Amino acid sequence: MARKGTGAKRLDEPTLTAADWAKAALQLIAEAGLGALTVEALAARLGVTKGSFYWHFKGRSELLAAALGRWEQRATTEAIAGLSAVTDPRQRLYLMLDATSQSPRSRSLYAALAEAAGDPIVKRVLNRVASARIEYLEACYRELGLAQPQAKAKAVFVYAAYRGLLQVAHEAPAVLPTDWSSYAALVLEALGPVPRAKRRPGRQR
Amino acid sequence: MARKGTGAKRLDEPTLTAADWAKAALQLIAEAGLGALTVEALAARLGVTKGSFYWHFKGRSELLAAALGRWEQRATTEAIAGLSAVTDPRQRLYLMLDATSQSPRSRSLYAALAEAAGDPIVKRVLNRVASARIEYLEACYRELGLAQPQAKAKAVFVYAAYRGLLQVAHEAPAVLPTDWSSYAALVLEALGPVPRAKRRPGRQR
DNA sequence: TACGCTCCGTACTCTATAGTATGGAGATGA
DNA sequence: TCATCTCCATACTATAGAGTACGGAGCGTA
Repeated sequence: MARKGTGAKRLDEPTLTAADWAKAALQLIAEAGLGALTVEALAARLGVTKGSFYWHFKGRSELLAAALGRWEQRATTEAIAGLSAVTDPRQRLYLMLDATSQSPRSRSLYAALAEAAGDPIVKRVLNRVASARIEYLEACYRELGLAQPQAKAKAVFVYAAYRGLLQVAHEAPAVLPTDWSSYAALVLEALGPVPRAKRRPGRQR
Repeated sequence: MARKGTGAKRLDEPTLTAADWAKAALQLIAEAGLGALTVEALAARLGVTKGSFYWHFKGRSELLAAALGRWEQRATTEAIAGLSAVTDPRQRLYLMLDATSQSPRSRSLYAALAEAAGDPIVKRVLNRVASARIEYLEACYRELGLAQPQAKAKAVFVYAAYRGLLQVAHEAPAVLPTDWSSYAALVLEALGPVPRAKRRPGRQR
């Protein structure tokens, strides 16, 4: 209730933008799930009312599309760019798995969106994100000399293992507290870029 | 609209039971997701009205709990019993992964429930199911001589890979049509019960 | 045949939420 | 100063869905 009292407008905070609503929407989804994304709840969180919302957006769908557009950017382009700085594919994989281990105290956005995969808007975004990530993994394996079918199969496997761990951590965290380092070692051994033989000894970073 | 016309009762169909409602609920969830499980929709599907529902159940939550209880039975006890008939762990793993490949034309119940993991009732059931399955896998690996930490880590890995593939098949089926047999071979090689050395040559069924 | 029990239809209430209509306060430029 | 634009509050409507109240039709039983 920041500026509820029909007065004192623009004295404490600047006026909101559509981007502000989209950011807040992502935050709300991550914390409480897509089901909690209601116009009034979001407005209350921003200290305004619905009247503001419907000035910036035509409806809830438009807000969701805008918010997911922001997330998609972060989840694909930027994430892949960040990973590309790491040259060793093993190191990249370890980073992906490690990102899973440190469970964010607030529920992760990915998990929240996976729950809402029934929503057509969400489904399209998830499809694009998964495709981009798998294609990136496939390209990494091909760079290391694997043939196309093996590279693709391995990319799918890696992503499925990553995705599944994320899912298990979300829907049954109680079964996870195993020895994490030994788990990571196991995954690396199974999914390392070169399964057997001719691993170049040098340049292993 | 079987018996809508205020008459002709019990001429075409017997009266409904709570089990009938639970079965129909699972079917509806599998087809359209938990969000589609509304009392009126379910009643319409059974050819009756809400009046019938609230005679059998105190509310929607009670129905959901009953339906999930049925599913949990099928998903753990019966499924594990069916798998225990197969002696070779490799064969068992292949069966699990194969079950993923044949995508049911209708959306799978597991996928539908995973979407609704935010629901507290659903969450408890999913947790128990995942725990039971992972513990079963762990026991299998231990029977094959793996030590406890390795067996547990491998069990989690197997289940995560299985679960992730199921999830990817659901949220991004477009990226999957890779060579399935080579994929299965890759998974078996990575997750086979005995990674290196001393694999007993005989009794491989 | 009359009574009661089981199962269900009809018709309500209540709440949550999306969306609309309208005006008003502050800022801005002429 | 005044007109206008931007951003938002207030107050509505509309709809979906959960849950309730009550009656009624069949079926059994005495």
